[in-house]
Amino acid sequence: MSDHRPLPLLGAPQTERRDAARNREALMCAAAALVAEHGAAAVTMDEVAARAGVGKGTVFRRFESREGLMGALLNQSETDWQASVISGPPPLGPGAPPLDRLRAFGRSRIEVTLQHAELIREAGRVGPRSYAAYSFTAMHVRYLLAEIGVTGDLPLLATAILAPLEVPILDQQVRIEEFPVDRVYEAWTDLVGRVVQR
Amino acid sequence: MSDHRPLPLLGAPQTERRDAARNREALMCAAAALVAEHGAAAVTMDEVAARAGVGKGTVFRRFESREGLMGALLNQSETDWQASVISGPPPLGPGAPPLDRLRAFGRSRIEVTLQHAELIREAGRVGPRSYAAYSFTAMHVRYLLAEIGVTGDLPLLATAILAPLEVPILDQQVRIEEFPVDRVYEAWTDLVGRVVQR
DNA sequence: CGACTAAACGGACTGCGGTCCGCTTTCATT
DNA sequence: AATGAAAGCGGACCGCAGTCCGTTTAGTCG
Repeated sequence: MSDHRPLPLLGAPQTERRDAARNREALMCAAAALVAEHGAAAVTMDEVAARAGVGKGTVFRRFESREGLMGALLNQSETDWQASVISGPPPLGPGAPPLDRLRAFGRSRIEVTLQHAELIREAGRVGPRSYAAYSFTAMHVRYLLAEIGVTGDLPLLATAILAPLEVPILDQQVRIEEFPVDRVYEAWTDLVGRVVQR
Repeated sequence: MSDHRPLPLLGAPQTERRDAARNREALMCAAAALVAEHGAAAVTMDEVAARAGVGKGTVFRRFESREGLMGALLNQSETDWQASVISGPPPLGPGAPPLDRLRAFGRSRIEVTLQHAELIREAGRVGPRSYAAYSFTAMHVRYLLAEIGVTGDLPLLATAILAPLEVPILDQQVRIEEFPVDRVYEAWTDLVGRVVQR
């Protein structure tokens, strides 16, 4: 009756077998290298598997899908960025007045999104990753709006402020219509100003 | 030296051969039926071809790609909608004050987007179709903002107002977070109010 | 009406994402 | 060190989007 499963302990990261960890590492490296060489869109799962020296099935067990793999790649930089928002130097990090932080957030987000645009597109709307990223930015903006003293439907207002920073829209404006990034940022700042009523 | 090409005449729709026209028709019907039956995501190009009684190559010659086919399907309803914006009854059509028209536009766009969400997603960012749709709405909103007397970077302001009406965002809010459509619409109206400073 | 050509056709073929299942490795236990 | 079983592995296999090219057909001109 009494089963002796190790009782996961929550802090211990779910003990991954040694070979599994090694392969995950190798796969991430191989994928990153291939993305750097040929662009994310041109990377195939077979290539990644071959380059990492593992079978194709292994890639899919580790990362679920092509989108999952791209998402994992993306997460590396995304996590760093989140850290600099949470605890980096102001005005992006804490310490500056909330409206300044919000402006810095927008600027930084535009740059980071454009820089990883291809990867983000390839990662698609893969469940957990994208949702985590979404909910982090949404929460942060909501918090800043509250700090500023904005009243109204904050969750939806935050979404409205974030929407023009999504890849398809930024791509359209910057890469297709060739608006300068500075102008896009100015316009976003203007939008924020109107929303917070200043 | 003098070649007697018929000089396309621009009004005559590029004379499509009779059989080609017949097949295009059959393919659109077949595709629409399959979408209605199994949902857009589940429709395969082979099925469409078989149902229309033509070869697969024909489907791709007519519609370029899967996304192109979905885009063509979408265009049918999109065109009707555009007509009702341009020349339908107020407040969506002309005749009402511009701010009322803008509000009606938002409401209508939310509904139409949610209704065709699957098709829109399947149609992806297929060049001409999506771009045409995008530029129609952008132009219309820009026009209404100007009528209202809004000052600022109108092209980008228009984009900012349209961004929260895109499928991924609406989907997230309505289908995942389960906000009622009315609340989403209220929040969008509030956003518009802040942008036009009222 | 017959001949000619450009357009259209169709289905075999390719490449990729994703699955499946029999075999191998790790590691806890004794 | 031996052993047992769960976790991991790999590559053959499948379905689908998209291409290619030899064959057929619509429309035109003498």
